[in-house]
Amino acid sequence: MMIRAPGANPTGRADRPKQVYEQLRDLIVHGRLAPGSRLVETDIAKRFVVSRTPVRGALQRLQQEGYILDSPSMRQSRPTVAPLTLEDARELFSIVGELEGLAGRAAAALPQAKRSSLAKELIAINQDFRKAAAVPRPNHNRLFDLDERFHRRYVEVAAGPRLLALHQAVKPQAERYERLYVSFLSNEIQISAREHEAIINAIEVGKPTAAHGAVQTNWHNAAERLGRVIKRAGERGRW
Amino acid sequence: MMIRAPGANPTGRADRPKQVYEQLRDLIVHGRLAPGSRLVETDIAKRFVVSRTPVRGALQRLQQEGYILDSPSMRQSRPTVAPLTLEDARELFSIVGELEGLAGRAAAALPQAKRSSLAKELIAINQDFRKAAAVPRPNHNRLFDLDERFHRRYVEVAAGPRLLALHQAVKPQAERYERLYVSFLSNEIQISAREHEAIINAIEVGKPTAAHGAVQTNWHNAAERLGRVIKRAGERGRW
DNA sequence: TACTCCAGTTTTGTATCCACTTCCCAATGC
DNA sequence: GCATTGGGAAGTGGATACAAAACTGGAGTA
Repeated sequence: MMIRAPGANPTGRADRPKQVYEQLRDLIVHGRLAPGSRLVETDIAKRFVVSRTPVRGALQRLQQEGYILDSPSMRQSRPTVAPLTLEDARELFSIVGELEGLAGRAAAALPQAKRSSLAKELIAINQDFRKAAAVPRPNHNRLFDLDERFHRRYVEVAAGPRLLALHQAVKPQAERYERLYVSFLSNEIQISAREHEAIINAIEVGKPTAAHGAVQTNWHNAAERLGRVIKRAGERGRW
Repeated sequence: MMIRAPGANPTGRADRPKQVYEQLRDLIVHGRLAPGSRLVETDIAKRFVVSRTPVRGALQRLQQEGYILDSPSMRQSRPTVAPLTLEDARELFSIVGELEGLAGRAAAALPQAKRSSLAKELIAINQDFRKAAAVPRPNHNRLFDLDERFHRRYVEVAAGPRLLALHQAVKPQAERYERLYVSFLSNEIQISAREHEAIINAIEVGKPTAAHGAVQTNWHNAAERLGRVIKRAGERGRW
């Protein structure tokens, strides 16, 4: 009897919209697709060697998540890469702070055993984070990655399916700003690490409200710090 | 000079995916498409007299927003209408509470003039709400509509584009539960109206934190009240 | 010179076709 | 009698063909 793996497509022909989506998203996040760029279905299709059908799906998703937008002014209703502005960053960070705050609150309301194992994990990540920031020329990718892992961890553990999905859709958009941020502010990372400790502590001792507040504070301050960078560097369409 | 309305399509040939999306969403929200129902592209296409292409777009959007989900056991990956559960309601309400809380906070941070005109509007809506609930056999649709308008108003005024978009995507899902709720709990509407007053007051006097808290309280309590209804009525796949 | 109008080209939106997967059911063999 | 398997049916995902709309540039005119 021949077994045809039921749903497991090792890498063969997984759903292409998702692949296109992920690659486009990475291009946007890493700035290789500059803000304001127009996205043309046929070009993308050619580039990824697929037809327009899966591209359309990917674009729709990107648009719904806010990476691209149908230009606001009356003219040119073609999809363009969303711009990077201070105002947008503020709003985005406050939303992420609120969503993760919700997860932080839930994490602090978990049974004691789970809380303490989670806290242990978070401490380990945060220490790596601290160490990575302490070396002479910090690796920005690594710093970003550790910060991201820190936040993701407690969300994964504590959030329900809806919050998780929302977080996964919204949070990566902050990456566009965070990458900018981390490359300019690696000296302020220590402050961020201290804020992380406040989060860990609130979770560990089981204070939901404090955890919520600590998460929000972290994101609020991040927005402030980022604001200084943007002011200094100017809001640029491309970097 | 002849002006050819640039993007404004009065009603002519609006995008069909959106129409299909809205109609399907209404069917789901009003329970005419029972939770668990399988949605078949070809059937829908026939029903709305369009081809499968726009239907596909609509389904994709519905799935992304959480109205439908791919059935878990690698069946034919056919999308089904999301079920209604108490746990889901709790999570959903807490998310909406958090998002609207953010908007409430922003509303309370507006300049005084805007705050007071907003407060005036909200008071008017809330009084209609109260009155509509006070009559012998309240009109459920009207009650729902007024509550919805109340919340939407301060979000529209105070939220930025991102928060607004998120709210519009998430909030309507609560409608599935709220319609159930309002038809069973019209006698508790007065309590809800009082909670609304706390929100209005916090916005009027400009206390962002209090506004945030008042909004969250309203949603938290709504989830509690809804929980009692569901417990009493049983979690039903269809109603 | 600036503005309008028009035609060509680009790009999106819709319909249809094809391939592949999954599902259901019935016939068959143990 | 029951499990297995094979074949058709149903359905989705991808590609392509076609139509409609929008942007482009340029030519003509006030």
